[in-house]
Amino acid sequence: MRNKRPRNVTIVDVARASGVSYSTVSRVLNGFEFIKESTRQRVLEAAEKLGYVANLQARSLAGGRSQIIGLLVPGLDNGYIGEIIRGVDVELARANYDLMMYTTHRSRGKESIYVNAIANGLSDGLLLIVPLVPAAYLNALRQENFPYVLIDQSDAAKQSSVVDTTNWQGAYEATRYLIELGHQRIAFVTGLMELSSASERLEGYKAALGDHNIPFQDELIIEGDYWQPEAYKKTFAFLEQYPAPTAIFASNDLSAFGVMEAIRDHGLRTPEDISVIGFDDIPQASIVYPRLTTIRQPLEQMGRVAAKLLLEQIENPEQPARRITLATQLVIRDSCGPRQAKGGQHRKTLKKTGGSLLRTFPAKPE
Amino acid sequence: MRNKRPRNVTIVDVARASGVSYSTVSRVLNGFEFIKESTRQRVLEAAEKLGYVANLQARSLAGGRSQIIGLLVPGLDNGYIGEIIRGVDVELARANYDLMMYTTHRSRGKESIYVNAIANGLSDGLLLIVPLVPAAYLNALRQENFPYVLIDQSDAAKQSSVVDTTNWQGAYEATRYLIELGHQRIAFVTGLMELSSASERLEGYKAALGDHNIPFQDELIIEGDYWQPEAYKKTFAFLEQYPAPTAIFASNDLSAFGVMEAIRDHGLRTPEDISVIGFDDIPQASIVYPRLTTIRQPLEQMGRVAAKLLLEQIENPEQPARRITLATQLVIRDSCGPRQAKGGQHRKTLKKTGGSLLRTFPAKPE
DNA sequence: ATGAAAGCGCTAACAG
DNA sequence: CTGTTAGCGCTTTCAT
Repeated sequence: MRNKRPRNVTIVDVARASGVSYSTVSRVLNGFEFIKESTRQRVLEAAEKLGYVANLQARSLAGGRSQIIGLLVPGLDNGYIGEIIRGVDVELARANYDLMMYTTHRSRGKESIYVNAIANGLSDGLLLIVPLVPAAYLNALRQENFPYVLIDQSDAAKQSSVVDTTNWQGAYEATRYLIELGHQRIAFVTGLMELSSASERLEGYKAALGDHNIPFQDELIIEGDYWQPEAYKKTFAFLEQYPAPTAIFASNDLSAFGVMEAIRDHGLRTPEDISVIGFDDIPQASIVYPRLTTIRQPLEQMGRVAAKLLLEQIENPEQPARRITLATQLVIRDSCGPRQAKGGQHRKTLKKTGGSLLRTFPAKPE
Repeated sequence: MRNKRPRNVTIVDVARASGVSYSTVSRVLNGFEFIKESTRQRVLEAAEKLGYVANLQARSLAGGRSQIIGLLVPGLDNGYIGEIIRGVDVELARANYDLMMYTTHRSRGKESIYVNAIANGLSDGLLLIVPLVPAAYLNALRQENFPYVLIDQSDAAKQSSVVDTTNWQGAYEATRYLIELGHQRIAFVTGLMELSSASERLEGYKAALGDHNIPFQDELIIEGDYWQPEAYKKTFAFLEQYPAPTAIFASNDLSAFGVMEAIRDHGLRTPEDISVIGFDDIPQASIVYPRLTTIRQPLEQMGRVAAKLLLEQIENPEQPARRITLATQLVIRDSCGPRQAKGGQHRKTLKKTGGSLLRTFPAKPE
């Protein structure tokens, strides 16, 4: 077996080298209070000299912490998760935690999930990014009182710690922005409607229309799934069938790309003929041409906040579930223009981090 | 401590339930040969009924496998790593391995790396994606005879298993493609020159020029680092200073985006004024406008192959290091045109998976 | 074919 | 303050 590799230096070696019992070493290493300063020094030195590294498995087996956080993600292929993970990573690194990644699309069934995470007890806590069917295992997690945080997806039972963003308000703002540019016929590409973010965004869109006395039209709702190909297909079909809208609000940036593609393939231009606005502000949003005007979610920050929240929860298991909602903001780039634009006169790109309009808007009704 | 959570069902419970000793259970669970079929069944049933799940830490502590692969990545923010990881993930899932991710940019020093991975013995093997300074720890890994595979970065000592692509040939092909379109003055944006891929691509470019009797000009070499901002900055400066080339070959797609941006900000057009070709074919390449013509690296496949290779190595530690080089291919989209194009008449987009030209080219000199 | 027993490296009472 | 002693759950000899 692989264990035949040269024996690593253990707590026992350190104990021997520093002339104390190995439980003392353990105490020192764990920052126990009542240790004579001199022994502490001796132990620390020995550990350093021997190049001692804790064996996490043993530690965790023995009831300590594994210093590992499990991260459940659907996949890495949407430019969105990646940003969140960056934030998670930053915060975890700071607290000296490592990351165990579980991708969901491979799931051998709902069990596998909490089984992996809890049953084998490897991780001290779990971060769930956009879980599709959390209900299946949330109960299990809660029963075990296992620390976890949901990112960008709310728990119907409202009993989980959640980090999300102002989806409703963001969508409201996006829609209002388009309206203020003079648009009236504004199509809306939905996200995957099973996700809470998708319905919240749809509601925000509807609310903004309503507040500006624009009747909601069902025909203007294009059913997407948060992925580019679907948005492309559906939008293309839409443009064949109905008179073109002057603006399209896509529920996320990926969909917005699909929309722009469909517009282009229809011989139309963005933003001259049809304005397009997205949601998320993934890195690609400022790469595409024209640069995408969108509602920014502070992805990296979401990751950081979620990680911090989880760490707190691990530290203090009694702490009640919290929900932290971060603000979105409108980032104006080049993909939207006034309704009757004669071309080319759309707004100037704003600096990535600066280009936000912060305005008031009605509170989301509960 | 968190250990106070309800005791999980262990091998002992299963033993009790099936009326055998727990070492027998262990044997059954590990697919040991000499077990009476009837007991095997009994054990399996009991395990199933009780919902037994192996505790990986204990198993691994006791000398077994942890079923965890460590993945060392620089970060997730380039659209490139993500694709590779997808491939890794697929293969690992198949073999029932989990993924432990270490991001390098946070590195607390070179030690931390192999320390994390080996010293604490959590993982059964290590996948290193584009490590920047592998020399620092490769020795340690080799000495421990610890299974690892390098992805997209070669080992100067040539003693590691590595999975990479035909960088030289890819660059050669890209350059030749531009030459065949009539370009003569072709600028080249380098990658981060510490990486083997970067120098291989530069060499490929030079070779193609040479073979077509185009003198190599130092002034046409723009020093990049594989990142968009740098490419933008340097290209912009280049365009200020020198007469514009008719084509630019960027060492990776991200840089190509920067190049296109610089071209645009100079009031020029791609591909009408300047053709641009990239390398990698990251997902964004087909999203940008104009769609980027590029050399595709089979990223996902690289991940899969690397994972498989690693698994083999874990299975059979004696197996010598192998190097697997996957083929790149030219993917023609819209960012390149003939030299004197009068605009608009660039080539048609090819389907993503179909648009490749497979042609012969001289073998890379050793 | 299967049981008994010795750890793997560490934490956490329990005694001094 | 520090040493002693149980385990944590599992793999692996060594017997039988």
